[in-house]
Amino acid sequence: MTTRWLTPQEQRAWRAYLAATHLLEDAIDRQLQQDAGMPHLFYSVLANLSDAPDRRLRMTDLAETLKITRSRLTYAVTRLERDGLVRREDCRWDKRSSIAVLTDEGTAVLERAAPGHVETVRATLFDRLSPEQVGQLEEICTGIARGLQGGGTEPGAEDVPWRRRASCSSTESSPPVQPRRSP
Amino acid sequence: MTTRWLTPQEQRAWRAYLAATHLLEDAIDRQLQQDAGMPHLFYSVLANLSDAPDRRLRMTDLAETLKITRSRLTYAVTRLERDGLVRREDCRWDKRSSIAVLTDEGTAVLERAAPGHVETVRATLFDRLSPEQVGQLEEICTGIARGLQGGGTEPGAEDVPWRRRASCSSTESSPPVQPRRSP
DNA sequence: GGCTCTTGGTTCAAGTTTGAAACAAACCTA
DNA sequence: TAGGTTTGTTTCAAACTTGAACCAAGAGCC
Repeated sequence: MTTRWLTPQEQRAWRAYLAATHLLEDAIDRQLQQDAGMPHLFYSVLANLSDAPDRRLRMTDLAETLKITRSRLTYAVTRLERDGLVRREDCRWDKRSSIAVLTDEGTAVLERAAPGHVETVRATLFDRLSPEQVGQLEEICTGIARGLQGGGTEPGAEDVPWRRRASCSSTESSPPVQPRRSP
Repeated sequence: MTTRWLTPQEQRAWRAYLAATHLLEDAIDRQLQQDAGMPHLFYSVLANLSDAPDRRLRMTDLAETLKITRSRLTYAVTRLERDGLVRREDCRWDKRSSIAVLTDEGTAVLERAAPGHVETVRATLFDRLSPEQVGQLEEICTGIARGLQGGGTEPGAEDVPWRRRASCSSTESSPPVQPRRSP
């Protein structure tokens, strides 16, 4: 079957997408690194925990909502634990699982870092989008994510290399960006 | 000044954005790694070179269009050079510069990898977007990128941590995704 | 020419990510 | 309930990224 190459407009969109995501990711990482001494992913770990009931989450669930590999999360949590921002606890029901818990210090650090982070997200992204564009972005991204989620519904796509073979947890959760109920 | 927190809709959009970009990047990296034995960035280096006049580009210019640091590019080109896909040449006019040149083997590898890559980009992104959404995506991303480009035009933003202090080359170029004139 | 500043590129160490094991606990199922 | 599979997590080495430091060459100035 002959390749369906990208149309000129698709190419433009794709290039713009690559540039924008690169720049945005860089900007956010840089800001957080400077102001909070941690990369974006680590901040996201804290933020997600802060939003979870009782500030605790099973490692796998956390990895799932963050869309990262378990191994990557292990690394992040290990580092955050060393810094005292997160603590690991054993799960009572399932002895295989371990639970990451946000410590008080972690909460404090998060709340100190959140304003700068949110400000950056605003300045780099939302301040440049019209309200309609925010809606468009949400819809576009939701669609993409749904397509790449474990449980794709389209026919005949069992083992293509771009689909994660990880288990798909059916429960949808909502990762936060800012601390739960900031003061 | 009190923080302007994200509105519920902005939060939804931001979460969707993070999920989508993570999943998409993962999917593309995985496909390219499996089928071409290289991460996305390396492929992009080849693709950009293939589209440049005479298949050669100054390191700095390449880094600029790819939106990556010079050091990161150095690493990538070193690896690609070891594999024989790219060659370095000295610049005749400016003895500081070095030029990355796509070799014949590099061209061959790129042309072999391109169909699968484009197919993945289609399957994961464009097949899920309506024509209007492609336009919207382009516009949104172009805006974001423009804002983060070195030469921002807004007032009073000289040294915020999220702005790159790298020099901004004024000449705009257009990075390709697929090889120049694929066979 | 000599000085200083900027630009182009690499190097290096420390940090992060990847993917393939390894392990242990839970879950079948015959 | 023994054996086999699945699930939750970590470990490890290799690959990649980051940012600061370095070096060399161009540019501007006296």
